[in-house]
Amino acid sequence: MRKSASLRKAQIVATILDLADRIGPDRVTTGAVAAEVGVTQAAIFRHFPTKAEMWVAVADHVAVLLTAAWAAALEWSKPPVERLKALIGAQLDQITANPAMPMLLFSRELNVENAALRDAFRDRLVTLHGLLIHEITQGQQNGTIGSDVAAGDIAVLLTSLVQGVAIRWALGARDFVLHDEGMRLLAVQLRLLGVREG
Amino acid sequence: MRKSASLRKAQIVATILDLADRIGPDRVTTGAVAAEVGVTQAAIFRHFPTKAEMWVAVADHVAVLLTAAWAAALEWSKPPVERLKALIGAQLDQITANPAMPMLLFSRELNVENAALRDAFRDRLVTLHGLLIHEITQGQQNGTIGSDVAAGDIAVLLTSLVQGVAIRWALGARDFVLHDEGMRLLAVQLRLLGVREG
DNA sequence: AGTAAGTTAGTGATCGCTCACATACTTATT
DNA sequence: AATAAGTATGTGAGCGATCACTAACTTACT
Repeated sequence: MRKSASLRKAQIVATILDLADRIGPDRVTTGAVAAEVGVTQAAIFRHFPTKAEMWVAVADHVAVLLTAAWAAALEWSKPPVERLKALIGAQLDQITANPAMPMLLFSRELNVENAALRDAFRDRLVTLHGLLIHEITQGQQNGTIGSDVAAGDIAVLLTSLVQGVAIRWALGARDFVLHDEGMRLLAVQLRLLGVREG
Repeated sequence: MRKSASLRKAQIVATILDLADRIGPDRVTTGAVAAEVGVTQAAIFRHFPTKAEMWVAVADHVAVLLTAAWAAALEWSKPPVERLKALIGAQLDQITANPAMPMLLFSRELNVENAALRDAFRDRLVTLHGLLIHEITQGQQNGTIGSDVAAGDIAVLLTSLVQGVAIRWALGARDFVLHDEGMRLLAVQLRLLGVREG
Protein backbone atom coordinates (compact mmCIF):
# COMPACT_ATOMS: atom_id res chain seq x y z
CA MET A 1 0.00 0.00 0.00
CA ARG A 2 1.02 3.58 -0.50
CA LYS A 3 2.39 5.52 2.40
CA SER A 4 3.38 9.10 2.92
CA ALA A 5 7.02 9.89 2.35
CA SER A 6 7.71 10.64 6.00
CA LEU A 7 6.17 7.37 7.14
CA ARG A 8 8.05 5.46 4.47
CA LYS A 9 11.33 7.10 5.42
CA ALA A 10 10.84 6.17 9.06
CA GLN A 11 9.95 2.63 8.04
CA ILE A 12 13.09 2.37 5.92
CA VAL A 13 15.28 3.64 8.75
CA ALA A 14 13.74 1.13 11.17
CA THR A 15 14.15 -1.66 8.65
CA ILE A 16 17.82 -0.84 8.13
CA LEU A 17 18.45 -1.07 11.87
CA ASP A 18 16.55 -4.34 12.08
CA LEU A 19 18.35 -5.87 9.11
CA ALA A 20 21.73 -4.61 10.29
CA ASP A 21 21.22 -6.62 13.47
CA ARG A 22 19.85 -9.72 11.79
CA ILE A 23 22.17 -10.06 8.80
CA GLY A 24 25.00 -7.64 9.58
CA PRO A 25 25.38 -3.98 8.60
CA ASP A 26 27.37 -4.73 5.47
CA ARG A 27 24.71 -7.04 4.10
CA VAL A 28 22.05 -4.37 4.21
CA THR A 29 21.60 -3.82 0.49
CA THR A 30 18.98 -1.59 -1.04
CA GLY A 31 17.32 -4.72 -2.40
CA ALA A 32 17.16 -6.37 1.01
CA VAL A 33 15.66 -3.25 2.56
CA ALA A 34 13.09 -2.97 -0.21
CA ALA A 35 12.04 -6.61 0.15
CA GLU A 36 11.63 -6.17 3.89
CA VAL A 37 9.68 -2.95 3.50
CA GLY A 38 7.51 -4.50 0.81
CA VAL A 39 8.29 -2.27 -2.14
CA THR A 40 10.55 -2.60 -5.15
CA GLN A 41 14.22 -1.75 -4.88
CA ALA A 42 13.81 1.30 -7.08
CA ALA A 43 11.16 2.73 -4.74
CA ILE A 44 13.83 3.17 -2.04
CA PHE A 45 15.44 5.83 -4.19
CA ARG A 46 12.26 7.85 -4.22
CA HIS A 47 13.02 8.61 -0.57
CA PHE A 48 16.81 8.69 -0.37
CA PRO A 49 19.06 9.92 -3.17
CA THR A 50 21.87 7.49 -2.30
CA LYS A 51 22.49 4.59 0.01
CA ALA A 52 24.91 6.72 2.03
CA GLU A 53 22.07 9.17 2.73
CA MET A 54 20.01 6.29 4.06
CA TRP A 55 22.74 5.54 6.60
CA VAL A 56 23.02 9.18 7.58
CA ALA A 57 19.30 9.16 8.33
CA VAL A 58 19.87 6.07 10.47
CA ALA A 59 22.68 7.85 12.32
CA ASP A 60 20.46 10.87 12.94
CA HIS A 61 17.71 8.64 14.30
CA VAL A 62 20.12 6.82 16.63
CA ALA A 63 21.70 10.08 17.77
CA VAL A 64 18.29 11.40 18.78
CA LEU A 65 17.53 8.22 20.71
CA LEU A 66 20.86 8.27 22.54
CA THR A 67 20.70 11.95 23.39
CA ALA A 68 17.18 11.58 24.73
CA ALA A 69 18.14 8.53 26.79
CA TRP A 70 21.07 10.35 28.39
CA ALA A 71 18.95 13.38 29.14
CA ALA A 72 16.29 11.21 30.74
CA ALA A 73 18.93 9.45 32.84
CA LEU A 74 20.18 12.76 34.16
CA GLU A 75 16.79 14.41 34.45
CA TRP A 76 16.24 14.04 38.15
CA SER A 77 19.42 15.32 39.65
CA LYS A 78 20.87 12.66 41.86
CA PRO A 79 24.23 12.04 43.52
CA PRO A 80 27.03 11.69 40.93
CA VAL A 81 27.42 7.94 41.44
CA GLU A 82 23.71 7.40 40.82
CA ARG A 83 23.90 9.59 37.74
CA LEU A 84 26.82 7.49 36.51
CA LYS A 85 24.81 4.31 36.99
CA ALA A 86 21.82 5.87 35.26
CA LEU A 87 23.93 6.93 32.27
CA ILE A 88 25.46 3.52 31.83
CA GLY A 89 22.16 1.78 32.44
CA ALA A 90 20.58 3.96 29.77
CA GLN A 91 23.37 3.09 27.37
CA LEU A 92 22.88 -0.62 28.02
CA ASP A 93 19.15 -0.24 27.46
CA GLN A 94 19.69 1.59 24.19
CA ILE A 95 21.99 -1.18 22.98
CA THR A 96 19.43 -3.80 23.95
CA ALA A 97 16.68 -1.92 22.14
CA ASN A 98 18.97 -1.52 19.18
CA PRO A 99 21.45 -4.37 18.99
CA ALA A 100 22.91 -3.27 15.67
CA MET A 101 24.67 -0.33 17.29
CA PRO A 102 27.86 -2.06 18.44
CA MET A 103 28.38 -3.91 15.19
CA LEU A 104 27.64 -0.74 13.24
CA LEU A 105 30.67 0.86 14.87
CA PHE A 106 32.89 -1.64 13.13
CA SER A 107 31.06 -1.91 9.85
CA ARG A 108 32.67 -1.19 6.54
CA GLU A 109 29.87 1.22 5.80
CA LEU A 110 30.90 3.39 8.77
CA ASN A 111 34.66 2.92 8.73
CA VAL A 112 35.39 2.95 5.04
CA GLU A 113 32.54 4.18 2.93
CA ASN A 114 30.68 6.81 4.87
CA ALA A 115 32.59 9.56 6.64
CA ALA A 116 29.41 11.38 7.68
CA LEU A 117 28.14 8.25 9.41
CA ARG A 118 31.48 7.83 11.16
CA ASP A 119 31.53 11.43 12.35
CA ALA A 120 27.97 11.22 13.66
CA PHE A 121 28.72 8.21 15.85
CA ARG A 122 32.11 9.55 16.93
CA ASP A 123 30.40 12.73 18.09
CA ARG A 124 27.92 10.81 20.24
CA LEU A 125 30.69 8.70 21.80
CA VAL A 126 32.75 11.76 22.62
CA THR A 127 29.69 13.36 24.18
CA LEU A 128 29.01 10.32 26.36
CA HIS A 129 32.65 10.28 27.43
CA GLY A 130 32.33 13.90 28.46
CA LEU A 131 29.19 13.22 30.46
CA LEU A 132 30.91 10.36 32.26
CA ILE A 133 33.97 12.45 33.10
CA HIS A 134 31.76 15.22 34.45
CA GLU A 135 29.93 12.90 36.84
CA ILE A 136 33.16 11.17 37.88
CA THR A 137 34.78 14.51 38.67
CA GLN A 138 31.73 15.55 40.68
CA GLY A 139 31.89 12.29 42.61
CA GLN A 140 35.56 12.74 43.35
CA GLN A 141 34.98 16.28 44.56
CA ASN A 142 32.27 15.28 47.02
CA GLY A 143 34.28 12.28 48.14
CA THR A 144 32.01 9.46 46.98
CA ILE A 145 34.56 8.35 44.39
CA GLY A 146 38.21 7.80 45.22
CA SER A 147 40.59 10.38 43.83
CA ASP A 148 43.57 8.06 43.46
CA VAL A 149 42.67 7.32 39.84
CA ALA A 150 42.35 10.10 37.26
CA ALA A 151 38.77 10.82 36.16
CA GLY A 152 39.74 10.27 32.54
CA ASP A 153 41.13 6.83 33.30
CA ILE A 154 37.99 5.88 35.20
CA ALA A 155 35.89 6.98 32.25
CA VAL A 156 37.99 4.81 29.94
CA LEU A 157 37.64 1.81 32.23
CA LEU A 158 33.88 2.24 32.44
CA THR A 159 33.53 2.75 28.71
CA SER A 160 35.58 -0.37 28.08
CA LEU A 161 33.38 -2.26 30.51
CA VAL A 162 30.22 -1.31 28.63
CA GLN A 163 31.88 -1.99 25.30
CA GLY A 164 33.20 -5.35 26.45
CA VAL A 165 29.92 -6.66 27.83
CA ALA A 166 27.95 -5.29 24.89
CA ILE A 167 30.21 -6.96 22.35
CA ARG A 168 30.15 -10.24 24.25
CA TRP A 169 26.36 -10.01 24.19
CA ALA A 170 25.94 -8.86 20.61
CA LEU A 171 28.37 -11.29 19.02
CA GLY A 172 27.54 -14.18 21.32
CA ALA A 173 24.39 -16.11 21.98
CA ARG A 174 22.70 -13.18 23.79
CA ASP A 175 21.94 -15.67 26.53
CA PHE A 176 22.03 -13.08 29.30
CA VAL A 177 20.27 -9.79 30.00
CA LEU A 178 22.64 -7.08 28.87
CA HIS A 179 21.41 -4.51 31.38
CA ASP A 180 21.70 -6.88 34.35
CA GLU A 181 25.14 -8.22 33.50
CA GLY A 182 26.43 -4.75 32.70
CA MET A 183 25.13 -3.24 35.92
CA ARG A 184 26.50 -6.16 37.92
CA LEU A 185 29.99 -5.63 36.51
CA LEU A 186 29.62 -1.89 36.96
CA ALA A 187 28.85 -2.41 40.64
CA VAL A 188 31.96 -4.56 40.94
CA GLN A 189 34.12 -1.93 39.28
CA LEU A 190 32.61 0.93 41.29
CA ARG A 191 33.31 -0.97 44.50
CA LEU A 192 36.91 -1.39 43.38
CA LEU A 193 37.03 2.33 42.72
CA GLY A 194 36.23 3.00 46.34
CA VAL A 195 32.66 4.12 45.87
CA ARG A 196 30.81 4.36 49.15
CA GLU A 197 27.32 3.02 48.71
CA GLY A 198 24.72 5.57 49.78
CA MET B 1 58.54 -14.03 -11.18
CA ARG B 2 57.50 -17.55 -10.40
CA LYS B 3 57.52 -18.65 -6.80
CA SER B 4 57.01 -21.96 -5.09
CA ALA B 5 53.47 -22.61 -3.90
CA SER B 6 54.41 -22.48 -0.22
CA LEU B 7 56.12 -19.13 -0.60
CA ARG B 8 53.24 -17.75 -2.62
CA LYS B 9 50.69 -18.95 -0.09
CA ALA B 10 52.60 -17.29 2.72
CA GLN B 11 52.85 -14.11 0.68
CA ILE B 12 49.12 -14.15 0.01
CA VAL B 13 48.32 -14.66 3.70
CA ALA B 14 50.62 -11.78 4.68
CA THR B 15 49.09 -9.57 2.00
CA ILE B 16 45.57 -10.30 3.21
CA LEU B 17 46.50 -9.24 6.74
CA ASP B 18 48.18 -6.10 5.46
CA LEU B 19 45.28 -5.17 3.21
CA ALA B 20 42.72 -5.97 5.90
CA ASP B 21 44.38 -3.36 8.08
CA ARG B 22 44.84 -0.76 5.37
CA ILE B 23 41.49 -0.93 3.57
CA GLY B 24 39.33 -3.00 5.93
CA PRO B 25 38.72 -6.77 6.01
CA ASP B 26 35.63 -6.60 3.85
CA ARG B 27 37.42 -4.75 1.08
CA VAL B 28 39.99 -7.49 0.68
CA THR B 29 38.88 -8.81 -2.71
CA THR B 30 40.74 -11.47 -4.63
CA GLY B 31 41.58 -8.81 -7.19
CA ALA B 32 43.05 -6.47 -4.59
CA VAL B 33 45.16 -9.27 -3.14
CA ALA B 34 46.38 -10.28 -6.58
CA ALA B 35 47.34 -6.72 -7.49
CA GLU B 36 49.27 -6.35 -4.23
CA VAL B 37 51.02 -9.69 -4.66
CA GLY B 38 51.83 -8.87 -8.26
CA VAL B 39 50.04 -11.66 -10.09
CA THR B 40 46.74 -11.87 -11.91
CA GLN B 41 43.54 -12.42 -9.98
CA ALA B 42 43.14 -15.90 -11.46
CA ALA B 43 46.53 -16.95 -10.10
CA ILE B 44 45.21 -16.61 -6.55
CA PHE B 45 42.94 -19.57 -7.21
CA ARG B 46 45.94 -21.76 -8.06
CA HIS B 47 46.76 -21.66 -4.35
CA PHE B 48 43.39 -21.50 -2.64
CA PRO B 49 40.25 -23.16 -3.96
CA THR B 50 37.95 -20.45 -2.59
CA LYS B 51 38.23 -17.08 -0.95
CA ALA B 52 36.95 -18.59 2.30
CA GLU B 53 39.91 -20.99 2.31
CA MET B 54 42.22 -18.00 2.04
CA TRP B 55 40.75 -16.59 5.23
CA VAL B 56 41.03 -19.91 7.00
CA ALA B 57 44.74 -19.92 6.14
CA VAL B 58 44.96 -16.43 7.62
CA ALA B 59 43.23 -17.62 10.78
CA ASP B 60 45.64 -20.55 11.09
CA HIS B 61 48.58 -18.21 10.70
CA VAL B 62 47.28 -15.83 13.36
CA ALA B 63 46.43 -18.68 15.72
CA VAL B 64 50.01 -19.92 15.54
CA LEU B 65 51.34 -16.44 16.27
CA LEU B 66 49.05 -15.94 19.25
CA THR B 67 49.69 -19.36 20.74
CA ALA B 68 53.45 -18.88 20.44
CA ALA B 69 53.25 -15.40 22.01
CA TRP B 70 51.30 -16.69 25.01
CA ALA B 71 53.67 -19.61 25.46
CA ALA B 72 56.65 -17.26 25.36
CA ALA B 73 55.01 -14.97 27.91
CA LEU B 74 54.54 -17.86 30.32
CA GLU B 75 57.83 -19.57 29.57
CA TRP B 76 59.81 -18.42 32.56
CA SER B 77 57.56 -19.20 35.47
CA LYS B 78 57.01 -16.05 37.45
CA PRO B 79 54.56 -14.95 40.13
CA PRO B 80 50.95 -15.02 38.88
CA VAL B 81 50.63 -11.25 38.65
CA GLU B 82 53.77 -11.04 36.52
CA ARG B 83 52.46 -13.83 34.31
CA LEU B 84 49.19 -11.90 33.94
CA LYS B 85 51.06 -8.80 32.88
CA ALA B 86 53.19 -10.83 30.48
CA LEU B 87 50.11 -12.40 28.89
CA ILE B 88 48.37 -9.10 28.38
CA GLY B 89 51.57 -7.44 27.21
CA ALA B 90 52.02 -10.21 24.65
CA GLN B 91 48.46 -9.73 23.45
CA LEU B 92 48.99 -5.99 23.04
CA ASP B 93 52.20 -6.66 21.13
CA GLN B 94 50.48 -9.10 18.82
CA ILE B 95 47.75 -6.58 18.07
CA THR B 96 50.37 -3.94 17.35
CA ALA B 97 52.23 -6.30 15.02
CA ASN B 98 48.97 -7.21 13.38
CA PRO B 99 46.51 -4.34 13.59
CA ALA B 100 43.89 -6.05 11.46
CA MET B 101 43.06 -8.50 14.25
CA PRO B 102 40.54 -6.39 16.19
CA MET B 103 38.67 -5.27 13.10
CA LEU B 104 38.69 -8.81 11.77
CA LEU B 105 36.65 -9.87 14.80
CA PHE B 106 33.80 -7.68 13.59
CA SER B 107 34.14 -8.22 9.89
CA ARG B 108 31.36 -9.54 7.74
CA GLU B 109 33.72 -12.20 6.46
CA LEU B 110 34.08 -13.63 9.98
CA ASN B 111 30.61 -13.01 11.38
CA VAL B 112 28.47 -13.79 8.40
CA GLU B 113 30.28 -15.57 5.63
CA ASN B 114 32.86 -17.81 7.19
CA ALA B 115 31.96 -20.04 10.12
CA ALA B 116 35.37 -21.74 10.13
CA LEU B 117 37.08 -18.39 10.48
CA ARG B 118 34.73 -17.44 13.30
CA ASP B 119 35.33 -20.70 15.15
CA ALA B 120 39.11 -20.38 14.83
CA PHE B 121 39.16 -16.94 16.46
CA ARG B 122 36.57 -17.86 19.06
CA ASP B 123 38.74 -20.81 20.09
CA ARG B 124 41.79 -18.58 20.61
CA LEU B 125 39.80 -16.06 22.67
CA VAL B 126 38.39 -18.79 24.87
CA THR B 127 41.89 -20.15 25.37
CA LEU B 128 43.23 -16.75 26.39
CA HIS B 129 40.35 -16.30 28.80
CA GLY B 130 41.21 -19.65 30.37
CA LEU B 131 44.86 -18.69 30.74
CA LEU B 132 43.87 -15.42 32.42
CA ILE B 133 41.51 -17.14 34.86
CA HIS B 134 44.19 -19.66 35.76
CA GLU B 135 46.72 -16.98 36.65
CA ILE B 136 44.11 -14.91 38.52
CA THR B 137 43.10 -17.93 40.59
CA GLN B 138 46.74 -18.66 41.39
CA GLY B 139 47.22 -15.07 42.45
CA GLN B 140 44.17 -15.17 44.67
CA GLN B 141 45.37 -18.39 46.29
CA ASN B 142 48.78 -17.00 47.17
CA GLY B 143 47.26 -13.75 48.34
CA THR B 144 48.74 -11.35 45.78
CA ILE B 145 45.30 -10.70 44.27
CA GLY B 146 42.30 -9.84 46.38
CA SER B 147 39.65 -12.55 46.65
CA ASP B 148 36.68 -10.23 47.01
CA VAL B 149 36.03 -10.31 43.26
CA ALA B 150 35.41 -13.57 41.40
CA ALA B 151 38.27 -14.67 39.15
CA GLY B 152 35.90 -14.86 36.18
CA ASP B 153 34.79 -11.27 36.69
CA ILE B 154 38.38 -10.11 36.92
CA ALA B 155 39.16 -11.90 33.69
CA VAL B 156 36.22 -10.17 32.02
CA LEU B 157 37.36 -6.77 33.29
CA LEU B 158 40.90 -7.34 32.02
CA THR B 159 39.70 -8.66 28.66
CA SER B 160 37.44 -5.64 28.26
CA LEU B 161 40.35 -3.38 29.14
CA VAL B 162 42.52 -4.85 26.39
CA GLN B 163 39.62 -4.82 23.94
CA GLY B 164 38.74 -1.25 24.78
CA VAL B 165 42.22 0.18 24.40
CA ALA B 166 42.91 -1.90 21.28
CA ILE B 167 39.75 -0.70 19.57
CA ARG B 168 40.42 2.90 20.54
CA TRP B 169 43.87 2.50 19.00
CA ALA B 170 42.86 0.57 15.88
CA LEU B 171 39.89 2.73 14.92
CA GLY B 172 41.43 6.00 16.02
CA ALA B 173 44.50 7.87 14.93
CA ARG B 174 46.93 5.33 16.50
CA ASP B 175 48.59 8.28 18.08
CA PHE B 176 49.74 6.38 21.16
CA VAL B 177 51.79 3.25 21.78
CA LEU B 178 49.28 0.48 22.32
CA HIS B 179 51.54 -1.54 24.60
CA ASP B 180 52.35 1.41 26.86
CA GLU B 181 48.79 2.70 27.20
CA GLY B 182 47.45 -0.81 27.76
CA MET B 183 50.00 -1.64 30.43
CA ARG B 184 49.42 1.70 32.13
CA LEU B 185 45.68 1.04 32.39
CA LEU B 186 46.38 -2.54 33.45
CA ALA B 187 48.52 -1.26 36.31
CA VAL B 188 45.67 1.03 37.36
CA GLN B 189 43.15 -1.82 37.27
CA LEU B 190 45.47 -4.21 39.10
CA ARG B 191 46.02 -1.65 41.83
CA LEU B 192 42.25 -1.32 42.18
CA LEU B 193 42.07 -5.08 42.46
CA GLY B 194 44.30 -4.96 45.50
CA VAL B 195 47.41 -6.34 43.87
CA ARG B 196 50.41 -5.95 46.12
CA GLU B 197 53.36 -4.88 44.03
CA GLY B 198 56.27 -7.28 44.53
C1' DA C 1 -6.20 17.51 -12.98
C1' DG C 2 -1.99 17.45 -10.77
C1' DT C 3 1.29 15.37 -8.06
C1' DA C 4 3.39 12.14 -4.90
C1' DA C 5 4.57 7.32 -4.58
C1' DG C 6 5.46 3.11 -6.90
C1' DT C 7 6.69 -0.16 -10.87
C1' DT C 8 9.20 -2.23 -14.80
C1' DA C 9 13.11 -2.65 -16.97
C1' DG C 10 17.12 -1.50 -17.52
C1' DT C 11 22.53 0.44 -16.89
C1' DG C 12 27.59 -0.08 -15.77
C1' DA C 13 30.64 -1.70 -12.22
C1' DT C 14 32.44 -5.24 -9.37
C1' DC C 15 32.45 -9.56 -7.25
C1' DG C 16 34.14 -14.70 -6.88
C1' DC C 17 35.32 -18.04 -9.84
C1' DT C 18 36.35 -20.96 -14.32
C1' DC C 19 38.61 -22.37 -18.47
C1' DA C 20 41.80 -22.88 -22.25
C1' DC C 21 46.22 -21.97 -22.93
C1' DA C 22 51.25 -20.56 -22.06
C1' DT C 23 55.57 -20.78 -19.71
C1' DA C 24 58.81 -22.00 -16.07
C1' DC C 25 60.76 -25.75 -13.47
C1' DT C 26 61.68 -30.99 -12.38
C1' DT C 27 62.42 -35.60 -13.45
C1' DA C 28 63.44 -39.55 -16.24
C1' DT C 29 65.46 -41.61 -20.27
C1' DT C 30 68.84 -41.98 -23.50
C1' DA D 1 75.13 -34.23 -20.80
C1' DA D 2 71.36 -33.53 -23.63
C1' DT D 3 66.73 -33.73 -24.23
C1' DA D 4 62.10 -35.34 -24.00
C1' DA D 5 58.09 -35.82 -20.90
C1' DG D 6 55.59 -34.32 -17.16
C1' DT D 7 54.18 -31.02 -13.61
C1' DA D 8 53.57 -26.59 -11.29
C1' DT D 9 52.65 -21.85 -11.66
C1' DG D 10 50.69 -18.01 -14.18
C1' DT D 11 47.82 -15.46 -17.96
C1' DG D 12 43.85 -13.52 -20.57
C1' DA D 13 39.34 -13.61 -21.37
C1' DG D 14 35.00 -14.13 -19.77
C1' DC D 15 30.76 -16.09 -17.00
C1' DG D 16 26.88 -15.47 -13.90
C1' DA D 17 25.45 -13.06 -9.86
C1' DT D 18 24.86 -8.95 -7.33
C1' DC D 19 25.45 -4.24 -6.36
C1' DA D 20 23.88 0.94 -6.37
C1' DC D 21 21.46 3.66 -9.24
C1' DT D 22 18.42 5.64 -13.35
C1' DA D 23 14.73 6.54 -16.73
C1' DA D 24 10.22 6.05 -18.55
C1' DC D 25 5.92 4.86 -17.43
C1' DT D 26 1.71 4.00 -14.14
C1' DT D 27 -1.30 4.35 -10.30
C1' DA D 28 -3.36 6.25 -6.18
C1' DC D 29 -4.64 10.21 -3.47
C1' DT D 30 -6.02 15.21 -2.85
